[in-house]
Amino acid sequence: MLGSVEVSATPKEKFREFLATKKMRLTPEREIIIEEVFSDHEHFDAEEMVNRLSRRKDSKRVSRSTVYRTLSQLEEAGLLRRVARNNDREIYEHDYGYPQHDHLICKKCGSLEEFHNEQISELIKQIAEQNTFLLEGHRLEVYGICRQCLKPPVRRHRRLDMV
Amino acid sequence: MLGSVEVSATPKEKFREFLATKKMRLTPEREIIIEEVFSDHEHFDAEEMVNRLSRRKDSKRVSRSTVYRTLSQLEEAGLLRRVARNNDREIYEHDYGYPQHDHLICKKCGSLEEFHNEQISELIKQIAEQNTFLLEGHRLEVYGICRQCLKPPVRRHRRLDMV
DNA sequence: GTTATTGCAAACCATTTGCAAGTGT
DNA sequence: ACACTTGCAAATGGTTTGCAATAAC
Repeated sequence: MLGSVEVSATPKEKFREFLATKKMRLTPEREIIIEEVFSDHEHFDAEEMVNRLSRRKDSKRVSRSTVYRTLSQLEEAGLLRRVARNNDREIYEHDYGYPQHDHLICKKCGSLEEFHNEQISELIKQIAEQNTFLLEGHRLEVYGICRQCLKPPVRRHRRLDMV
Repeated sequence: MLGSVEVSATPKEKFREFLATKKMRLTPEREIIIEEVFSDHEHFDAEEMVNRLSRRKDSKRVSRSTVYRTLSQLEEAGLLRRVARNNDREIYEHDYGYPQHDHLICKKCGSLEEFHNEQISELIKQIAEQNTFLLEGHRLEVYGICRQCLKPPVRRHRRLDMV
C-alpha cells in the first residue's frame, strides 16, 4: 500500500526524468522508440526493433544508429535490460513494472520462455553474501528443448489417411 | 565405485574419439591446442588462447583460424563450454572432469569467481520439468562487485606516513 | 589418390563512432 | 549562439569462411 505517486510513472515519464538528469532531451525519435519498445512485453533485439519501427505509420523513420543509442540509454535508465544472446544479437526486455525473472531458452527454435523462482533469487543472495560480493543482478539462462519442439512433427493428412 | 575405464580417459583421448566419429583427425595443431587448453583450469577466451599458443616453444605455430575451429570442436565434443562473455568475447572453460558450477562476475574488473550450489541445480531441474522442457544445461551469471574491488583503494605509503 | 586440414586473406555482421547538418531553446 | 541529436557512412572487432597449398591415410 505505498502511495501511488511513484507507481504511476509511465516508462516515458521515467525516461524523461532520466534524460533530464543528464541534460538530454526527449526527442521525437526517442519518444517513438520508447512507445514501440513498451507497446508489448515480448523480447526483442535491436534488428527487430528497427523493423518494427520502420513499419510504423509515423511520418518519420528512426535510423539504426539512433535505435542502438536509445536502447543503451533505456538500459542505463533501468527501463530495459539485456537478458540473453541469440543469433549473435543481444536480447532485450522490459525491466520496469515487471518482476525479475529468468529464461528457458530452446536450443532448437530459439524461443524464450519466462519463469520466476523466488528460492533461486534467495539462494543467489546468500551466495553473494558468503563471497563478500556486492550483488547487483543476475542472468540465468536454462538451455534445452521446449515443449513445442519436443512434440513429434505433425504428420500432414494423418487423419485423412485414416478415413 | 564405477570401473575406472571411463574415468581415466584424458581430454586428448576423449577428443580423439570424438574426432573419429566424425572422420576427422587428431592433427598436431589440434594436439597442441588441447594440451594448452587443459594445461590449467583458468577461464580463457579465443584471443588469450592464441597468445598462449604463440608463446609455446613448439616449433610450429597455430593459426588463429585453427584455434577458433578447434575451440568449437572441443565444445561439440563436450570438453569445453562457453560460460560467459567479457569484452565482447566468448569465455570458455573446461567441461570435463570438472563439476558443474556458475560464476560471480565483477562488473568493475571483469574477474570471474566460481561457485557451485546444488540447491540451485535442483530447482532448475524442477522448473524444467514443470515446463515440459528437456533440460540440457544452464548458465548462471551473477553480477556485482567483487571482494577485491570492494576494498577501499590502497593508499600508498600509509604506514610510512604514520611512522 | 583421395579426403581432411591448414593458414591466409577476405568476408561477415552486430554494434559503435566521427562528423556535418539539423533542431530546440 | 549554444548544446544536444540525428543520419549517414565508415570504422571496429570478434568470429567465420573460401580457397589454394599441404599433409595424413
